[in-house]
Amino acid sequence: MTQTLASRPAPEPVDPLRVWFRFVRLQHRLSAAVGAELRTIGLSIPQFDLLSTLTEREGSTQQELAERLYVTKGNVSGLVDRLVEAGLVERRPIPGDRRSHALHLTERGRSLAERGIAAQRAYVARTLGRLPAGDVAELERIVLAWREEARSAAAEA
Amino acid sequence: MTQTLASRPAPEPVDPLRVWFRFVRLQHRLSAAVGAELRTIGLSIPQFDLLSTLTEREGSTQQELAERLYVTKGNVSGLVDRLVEAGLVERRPIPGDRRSHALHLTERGRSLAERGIAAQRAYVARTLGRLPAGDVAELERIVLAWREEARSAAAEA
DNA sequence: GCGAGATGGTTCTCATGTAAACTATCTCGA
DNA sequence: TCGAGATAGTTTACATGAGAACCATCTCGC
Repeated sequence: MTQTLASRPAPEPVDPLRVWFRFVRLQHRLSAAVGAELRTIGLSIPQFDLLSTLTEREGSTQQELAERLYVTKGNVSGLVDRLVEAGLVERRPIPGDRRSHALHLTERGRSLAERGIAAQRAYVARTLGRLPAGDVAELERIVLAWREEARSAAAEA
Repeated sequence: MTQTLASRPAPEPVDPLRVWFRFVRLQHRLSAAVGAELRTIGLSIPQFDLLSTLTEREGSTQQELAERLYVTKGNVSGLVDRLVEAGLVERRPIPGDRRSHALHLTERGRSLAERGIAAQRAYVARTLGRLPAGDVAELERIVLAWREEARSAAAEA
């Protein structure tokens, strides 16, 4: 700090930790809001995440879904159990590999997933989507930069 | 879209939904990293959140903590049970109100909380803190703007 | 073609989260 | 002062998450 003139209005100092807290709380709030939307169609967030991933990757195995969703395969196991129970997903045998199953959406599963995707898209559109396009692009850029720093930090350790 | 000249390189269109996904995944990744740091001192994220809140609000009731942490009071009940069990927190009676307790950190609880705060601050400093200060300020600005849109959306509904 | 290690799933235990029912206590107006 | 409603906490039921132990099956080098 070589600033010696105290006469101009002090710019608010930026504390990364404070920004981190805001970031986390916002994510918490937004997830709760999206979760509330999804609940109206009978889905939880993890269930919806799994179904919507399946719409783009029909026939995935549980292991693939676990990697995609960043959760353990044990977790996916129970999640799929409940979705099968609810009639939204099917486990189909894979010829030539008796260890794994191909997961497929049922008619109802696909329909619910699509309604969920629409609800999610609508929520994002009427919150983030109302910011100036430049801000959204800027947010993406900063998020990607932050991610890179996180990767570097993880690599160092 | 009144743009008629197709000759210049198309700017990457910004899809708010894609930015939302990046945002959520980044938060997931960062929380996992902070959680790993905290685990080395024997705390989970929720435990740490509760302890660090207590360092600033010694004597809070469980209800107050629940509001502050955005979780249910039932959840805080079990969390405090485990922290008391671990010798990090005490429930003290409040004269004049036999329904509630004032929560206080024990010596060990305060010490652990402070180590956790330092670890968290260090992690944020070596990821977000390495971005240009302008980016951090910009991120905060956009996060606050997004939060306002989320509030408006919630109010409309 | 066999056996060691890799891979896919399930299951266990435990922590955390919600929602809702329940108990104890407090507050306040008639 | 009494009793209805508010408030603080606990408890129960259940979903979700991690991590680790465990089985079945598959792959690959020899």
